[in-house]
Amino acid sequence: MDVVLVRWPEEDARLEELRASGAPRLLLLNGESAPPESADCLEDWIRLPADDRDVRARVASLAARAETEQTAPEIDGDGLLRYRGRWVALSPVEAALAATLVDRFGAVVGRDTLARRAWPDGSPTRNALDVHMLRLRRRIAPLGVEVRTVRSRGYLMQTALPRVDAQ
Amino acid sequence: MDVVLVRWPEEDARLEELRASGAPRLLLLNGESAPPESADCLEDWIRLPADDRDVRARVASLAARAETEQTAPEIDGDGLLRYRGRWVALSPVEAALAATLVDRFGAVVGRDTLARRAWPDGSPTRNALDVHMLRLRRRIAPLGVEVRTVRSRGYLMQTALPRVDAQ
DNA sequence: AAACACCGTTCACCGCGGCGAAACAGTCGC
DNA sequence: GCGACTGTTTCGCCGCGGTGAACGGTGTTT
Repeated sequence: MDVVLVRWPEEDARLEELRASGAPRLLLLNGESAPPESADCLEDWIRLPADDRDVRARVASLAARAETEQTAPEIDGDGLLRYRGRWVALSPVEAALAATLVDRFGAVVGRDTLARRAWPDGSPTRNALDVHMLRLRRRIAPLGVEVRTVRSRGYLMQTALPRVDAQ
Repeated sequence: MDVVLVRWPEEDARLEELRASGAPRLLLLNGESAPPESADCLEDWIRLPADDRDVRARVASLAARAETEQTAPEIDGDGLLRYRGRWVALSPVEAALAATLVDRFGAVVGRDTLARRAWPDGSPTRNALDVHMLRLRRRIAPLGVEVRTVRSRGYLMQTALPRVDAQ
């Protein structure tokens, strides 16, 4: 993922968005501004004027951290979905669905595949899958993970990104 | 945890030790040295000469990160649960339960496991565990440690964090 | 264009069971 | 005897899984 450069404190509003979306970001401090306080590993800052090498080094470091942290979520054996140091507990059915989606993180998984994994002995109603998807979506939203629908194809799990139109 | 200041590249050997031990560290770059490459969230660097505020800001940030790291509490032979310099006394049953949870800090421990450890000769009522959990929770809360329930799976001990889900 | 079938979202509801919490009682140690 | 520790009962909330239904968007058929 690309590292975003933010002038600070000028672009404070933009910084808030970036923090919320979890994008790695480098703050370019203007003049005498006090450095920001943040324990977020995906945020760094440097005071201008700065050596170009130093900026590149910090960008590279942030990118490397983002690389290791922004991979797929994990489901442990106890039905916990973990992502970026946080977790939520999933119910058994939700865990089965989430596990299937995590296995193919970023790719579409068909409804039949999901249904077979969640209900090996035949699924209940057609609607059951939808309802459980709804519940799963709501549960994992706070982690910054989302499930998108691909009409007539299935569902796809990805990291929640700021809305992009034309999808 | 204290942040260690390291002159770099002079104290290279010392840096290796610190990296291995996982201590948070701030590298003080001398003159024209190239910045080090590291994706470690507990390592940062600053080029000298630097503003004192900037050094303090980076130290504070590293300390905050180290603080948020999930370090397990310890339980000594006398039933004292120690965490970040503070402690509370636990009753024998609570100590047994806490020890089990501390062993697998951050992971789910099943009710049966807990019960076997607390009552090797067969547990009393099913409910006894719940009650002791309740008491344990209240006792360790002041330390910033919490026990979360994972429904139908067990309990999980972790550092008290801002809640992320709504169970 | 209107009618239609299909697909997906969301809500309300039910039965079940796990768990929380208070209140009470028995036991032990100082 | 007092307080801490432990165990039991009881009550009730709420999470979970499943179902039906209302609603809306989309593509197809007539």
